[in-house]
Amino acid sequence: MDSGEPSLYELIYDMVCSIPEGKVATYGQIARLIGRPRNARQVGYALAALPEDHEVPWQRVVNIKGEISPRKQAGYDDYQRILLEEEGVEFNPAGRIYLKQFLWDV
DNA sequence: ATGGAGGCGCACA
DNA sequence: CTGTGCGCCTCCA
Repeated sequence: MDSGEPSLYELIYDMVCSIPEGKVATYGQIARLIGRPRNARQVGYALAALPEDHEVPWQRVVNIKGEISPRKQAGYDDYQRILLEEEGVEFNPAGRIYLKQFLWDV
């Protein structure tokens, strides 16, 4: 416990892993849940730094508008959408999720 | 220790 | 609803 403080990344990864299937969460929400409401940016940064062997459902993390953040690596953004659809998350014709219905209710 | 950068959020118009 | 500008904070070199 006090022998070592887990970095925000550790908290973020752990929190994202807690997102139930078929639900999505926003960066700000994750940041708030870990006690850092001002660190929404770090959440995105942490996900961007995710290793290849991660077990974090980063695909369930979207911005406050319910849209998938445009990543530098084209193709993954589309992959993210597919994963969510596989879980039962529905998308709007504009490519946005119905947060009101699929937002992780904590 | 300092500087730069980042998959954001919010207020305004 | 959308776009723009600014700020919060941490991490890496």
